[in-house]
Amino acid sequence: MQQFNVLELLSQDIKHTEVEVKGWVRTFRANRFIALNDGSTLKNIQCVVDFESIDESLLKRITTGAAIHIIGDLVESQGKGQTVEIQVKNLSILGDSDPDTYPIQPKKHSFEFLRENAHLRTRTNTFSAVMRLRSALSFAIHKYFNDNGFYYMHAPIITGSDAEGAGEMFKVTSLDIENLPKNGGDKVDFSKDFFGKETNLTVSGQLEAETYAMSLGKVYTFGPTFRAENSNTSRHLAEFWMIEPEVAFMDLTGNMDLAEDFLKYVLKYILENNTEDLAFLDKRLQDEDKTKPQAERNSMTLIEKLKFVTDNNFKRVSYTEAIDILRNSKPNKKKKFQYIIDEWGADLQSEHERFLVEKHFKCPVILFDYPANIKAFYMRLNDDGKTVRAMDILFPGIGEIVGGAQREERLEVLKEKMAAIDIPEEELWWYLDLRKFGTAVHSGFGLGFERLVMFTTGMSNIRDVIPFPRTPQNAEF
RNA sequence: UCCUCAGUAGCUCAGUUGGUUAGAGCAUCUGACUGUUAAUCAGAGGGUCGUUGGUUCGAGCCCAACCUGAGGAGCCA
Repeated sequence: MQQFNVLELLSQDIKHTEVEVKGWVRTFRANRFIALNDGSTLKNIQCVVDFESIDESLLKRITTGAAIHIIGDLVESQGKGQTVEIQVKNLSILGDSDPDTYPIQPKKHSFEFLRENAHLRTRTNTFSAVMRLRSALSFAIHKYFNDNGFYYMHAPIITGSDAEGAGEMFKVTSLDIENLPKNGGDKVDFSKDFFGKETNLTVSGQLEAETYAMSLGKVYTFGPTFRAENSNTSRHLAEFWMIEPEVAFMDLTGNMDLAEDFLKYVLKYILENNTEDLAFLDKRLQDEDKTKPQAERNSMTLIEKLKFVTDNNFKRVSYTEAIDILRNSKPNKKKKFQYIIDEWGADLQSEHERFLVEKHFKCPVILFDYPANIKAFYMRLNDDGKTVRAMDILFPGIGEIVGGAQREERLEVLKEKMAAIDIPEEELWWYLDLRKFGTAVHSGFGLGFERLVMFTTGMSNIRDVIPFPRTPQNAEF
């Protein structure tokens, strides 16, 4: 007798043999049919018990959520819903689940409710499918970079610089916050702190990744990042995972090529390798669509949307061209936009990105060559002196999924830009060293992993694609 | 942080212009049935209507503040 997981039981030709399986009860129907799931696949295996020969007290313990151990014969099913099933010969309860208090019922729950039960929500079809896809996406990302000669670099989580310029940071300290050492006046004396200086959780591994690109050539980071912004939206988290490739001797065009090739690869990987979970989420989304008014429904199914990205070239448009398109657009002329575009230099709002992606081009869009003053200090200044070699990739439904740039490799220009926004050179001495010793054109981008998971799974709230979401006022679990 | 909407049974929701004892489905429990597919049938239990205060003869419903959640905006990935 051999122990199998559900995936193996359903996919291998092992009929008429005695098998052993362990899992959790999803439903128990008619005192006879157990739908057993062990997470190996979306599907359940049906286990048929002969209730007349089983002790009634044991039968009562077969409840939704209970962990059980089954020994029986794998046979062809007499019913219609499945091809094989297990005729149970021996059943034991490994862990009871009190039906009175177990929150997950065999019915539709709201995502809000399941979020409050995040430790149990992966026992539902939707969340198990989402999290298996998240795992597969993560693997595909490593595979892509590995296959293409990139080295995986672990950027530090605790950072000593507060000049990464990507938003509010979480402070890291081992000081007694009830009794902070003071530096003469009211200022905290961080020289007494663990690191002897002020430290924070990283908001980006990019600057560190650049140092590795300038020695190992092609590198990427894939790790957690932290932003203490008080953002309350369905697209932001305080703790999220970011992928940041950084490549020496690559310009902005190469950067766009890389990002596009990369995105197409990982989506293709999921389309080819995760058909079952994807088909389930596709159907879930279609069912949800049916409950919505016609105007709010998706024009494409989830799978169609993914294929559309893998099969079409992203539209590449300069910021200047985009402004022209927006200025002459209907919603701009009819003053339907909340923010009217009238001159070059304006920052694009969500509504403008949405218009370009969803209405005008109807495909993923790469915007590049942004005005220097609305982008970060480290981006390569163009010869026109007013734009930088930055690029954002915009996806339908979720907006900005990638933000990247060719980095400013000229020491003097970089120093000037840092001075202009009051970043002291001492703060980033090591970053400036890269420009002193063997500087070269290099580029990279950042991709929010959860936004990619959202796009791939069709989930509309970012809190539902990460195991335990951290958002303002919420760090349960 | 700002704007909008919501909070009624374990879950998902209904609750009329303010009116007497707040309902349904699912879940749970009891019983029946037994090749079911979120099984079916009969019955039962289950509520401080988010919190506090106010208006009123009377508030689930009206008003105020606060709490929580969602959607949108800003910030961004």
